[in-house]
Amino acid sequence: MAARSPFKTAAERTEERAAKRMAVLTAAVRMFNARGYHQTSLDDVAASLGISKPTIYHYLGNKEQVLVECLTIGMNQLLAAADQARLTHGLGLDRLRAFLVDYAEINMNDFGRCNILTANEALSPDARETIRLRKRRIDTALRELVTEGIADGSVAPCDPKLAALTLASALNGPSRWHRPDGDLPEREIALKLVDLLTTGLAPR
Amino acid sequence: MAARSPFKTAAERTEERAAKRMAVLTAAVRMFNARGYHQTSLDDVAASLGISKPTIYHYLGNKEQVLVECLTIGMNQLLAAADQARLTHGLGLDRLRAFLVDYAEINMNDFGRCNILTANEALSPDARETIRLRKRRIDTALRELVTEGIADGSVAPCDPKLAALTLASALNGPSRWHRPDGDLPEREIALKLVDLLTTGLAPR
DNA sequence: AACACTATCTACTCGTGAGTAGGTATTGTT
DNA sequence: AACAATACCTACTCACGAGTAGATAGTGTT
Repeated sequence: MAARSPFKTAAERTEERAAKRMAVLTAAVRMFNARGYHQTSLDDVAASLGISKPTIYHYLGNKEQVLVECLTIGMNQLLAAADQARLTHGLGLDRLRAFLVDYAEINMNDFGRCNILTANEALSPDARETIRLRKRRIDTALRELVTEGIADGSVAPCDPKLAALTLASALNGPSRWHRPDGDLPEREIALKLVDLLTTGLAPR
Repeated sequence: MAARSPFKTAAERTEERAAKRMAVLTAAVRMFNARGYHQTSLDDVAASLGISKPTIYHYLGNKEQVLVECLTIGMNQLLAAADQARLTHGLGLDRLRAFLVDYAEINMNDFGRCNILTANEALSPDARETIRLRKRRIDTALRELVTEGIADGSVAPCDPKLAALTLASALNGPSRWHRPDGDLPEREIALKLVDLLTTGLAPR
């Protein structure tokens, strides 16, 4: 391989900056998930990266912004999954299931988990509202998928609001109990969960 | 009515003490649920009762103990519900459903909600372990009910562990979104939820 | 060579809130 | 009357952690 020059172009430098910022977010979200937002000081996060706290402030405004960024990354993944599900061909139930499986899977990754594990009381009213709006978009997408499924008869008639809330809650579970070193891959767990919710407890 | 003597018997005094202690717990759990454990100072709790912080320390050892007591009250309600469900006559599915409905309903009251809303990272390792053990007892009871249902054919064959976790997660949802002033009574919500989980999304 | 900008540090400030010391008033006990 | 216990207070201490001031070293720019 060619020896890399130590002199970076402007593009490389902004890219490197973005990478460092992202490294801070990743380190932070892992600690938030493992120990809780309030139990994690930015000194802790900095130490885990071998840097000092002010360096974090060089990349991110304050502790809350660190959290908000993490939450946003996770929510954007969910939003993208919803968009993709909408494009899926098939019956309403198929599209709904496609979204649910992705939803469960995302909730097992670092940024997805953070959205489940961190209660929004941790946030300032301002940030809380921003997050709330984005969560609402996800909920709306889910409700629409349920409604469409009912419309084409592939989903049993039910209250879409209650169904969406219940499905979401059920799929949030793994964020709490799943350990990534487990035997079953995330996607398998997600599929099993969605199967259970689709067919229900009673035998058919 | 007879004029009450201001002089209390020993029994009355210990009873009154217990009532005051309970009042502290109730005030605390409401604030914990509304604003989060870490966002609630014992000064706040004391102020809401018109007393001072040291008075709380007169009834309870420290802030963590306040929380642990609240959590325990909620978990004991769940344990009692499990015991009652076991005594119910009928098929496994009926007993399971009886428990699930109670479970959902308890999770909508103050002490039940606290168990869902307060992550256990807030606790010291010691307290965490105590709580964990009790939670495990609840989970075990739930799994057993599922297993019994599968055994008598009233519940579709599935992994009892995954099913128990998923059911619990789904029924934890209302702790987050239910507002007590809503139109639907708690029991109705609980029943609808359990119906949805019993029959599943797909039409029958 | 002079200047500016970026990345990083050490060493602070300062608010908050848990928990305590030590007091007072009231009631019960000997 | 003297003592003890209970319930409650005001006024602290003290640790922790978010956020900042200000220095330094390197790198790029004119």
